[in-house]
Amino acid sequence: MSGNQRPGKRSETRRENERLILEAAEKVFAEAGYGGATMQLIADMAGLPKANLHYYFTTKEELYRTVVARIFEIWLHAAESFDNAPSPVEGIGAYIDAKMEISRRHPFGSKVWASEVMHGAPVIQDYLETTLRDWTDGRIGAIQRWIDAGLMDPVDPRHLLYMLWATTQHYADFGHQIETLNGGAALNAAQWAAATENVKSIILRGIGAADTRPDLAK
Amino acid sequence: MSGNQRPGKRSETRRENERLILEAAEKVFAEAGYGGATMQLIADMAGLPKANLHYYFTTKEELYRTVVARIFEIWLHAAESFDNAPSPVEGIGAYIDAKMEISRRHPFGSKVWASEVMHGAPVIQDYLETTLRDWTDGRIGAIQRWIDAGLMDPVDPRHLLYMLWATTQHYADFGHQIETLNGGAALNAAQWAAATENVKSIILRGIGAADTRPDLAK
DNA sequence: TCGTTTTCTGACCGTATGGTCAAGGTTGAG
DNA sequence: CTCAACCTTGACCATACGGTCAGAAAACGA
Repeated sequence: MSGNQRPGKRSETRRENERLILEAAEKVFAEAGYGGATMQLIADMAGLPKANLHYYFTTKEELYRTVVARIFEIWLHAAESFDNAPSPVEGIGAYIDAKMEISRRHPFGSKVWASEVMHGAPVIQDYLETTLRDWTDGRIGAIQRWIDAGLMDPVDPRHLLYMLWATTQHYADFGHQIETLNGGAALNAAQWAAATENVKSIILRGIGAADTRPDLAK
Repeated sequence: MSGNQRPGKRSETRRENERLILEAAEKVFAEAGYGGATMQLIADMAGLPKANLHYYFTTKEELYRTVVARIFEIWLHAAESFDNAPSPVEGIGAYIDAKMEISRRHPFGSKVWASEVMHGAPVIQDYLETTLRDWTDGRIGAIQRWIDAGLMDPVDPRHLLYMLWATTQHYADFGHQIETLNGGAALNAAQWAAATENVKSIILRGIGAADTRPDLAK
């Protein structure tokens, strides 16, 4: 893991600085929006001079595009949970688990994505029309096959997907509201688990894929 | 309804201009975010000179606060659907209907609200901590009573509320994404009805409040 | 008609922002 | 050691933004 073929300080520095900048940028874009974010704010949060940001990312828009692209990668990766699942309980259940985990661990990224879409997707419109549409069509096919096999009720697969996105991403995008209603404290591990179970339970039962009634184990 | 005590051109003009400005502001704030919105943009969209905006609303922030407050009013009004319902099917069903209708008719307002919350609710934090918290606690009590009466499964009322908000508001906040996946066209009346029925069907069945399986009537 | 209040608006101002640049520092291969 | 490639950064610039203001215009009550 160490020693041989040492990374070289050059590329090492570059990697590290890009990481610092992207991390800071994700947070600032999420909290202030694209228009409200300033390069100075991102620079301060990254602990670098503003001019240094422009060395690694020529323009604010390029930095933003990079941030959004990274999020989309994580998104797509989680989608794999859906594949090769024999039944909706496993496939959709795993997908909900994965997306809730993302909402918990990448709340800033989720907000940046939401903001981007809400503002008409000026930067990622092509992603929506190609990658996302293809992915969606594929999953719709999978769900339809489950329906045809009698493994779940005949719901509209497309709207089911929207519901999965909405319910899971809500915990990131509206995290502040949830936190406020939780007495000002962020959800703890147990509360996250309860939220996940709740989403899974209601949706899986709602589509007729699970007969288990929620038990009262608290 | 007409004639007597005529409005007077003064106050009439004021009302009309405030309406124009607030309408334009809601749209611009929704599409560009608070930071990305400019008074000039709002002025152009309202068809008024920029200086005129500052005559009716002293600062950008005051204009923004007014926009957000109006949205919150609509929100609370819809909440009345919840009250005086004898069962979850009627109460929650009506609430979903009302919130879907709001998503359809006030997509900009919904986006402004989402944006505001995502950015940490700098302007409406007090609303969250007072009005919204009280309202939420009240509804949680109502749901708990339904559970105790055996009218639905023992799900966590709080997370059920989050799910209702998430699923319904998703159709406004992520409307652009949905539109793109719909082949670039906005949902038509039938599609909105289908979406609403889908949300109601899955959630009501998911909480054990309805036994009706979705029929195949298309 | 006159005087007062309200509405309108072009021109203007200070500031903050995204972006540039030139000069200097650091690294590492030959 | 040398030199080229890479990295760092304070100072600077043009622009765009929120907000101001003085004075014109319109709307009223008497």
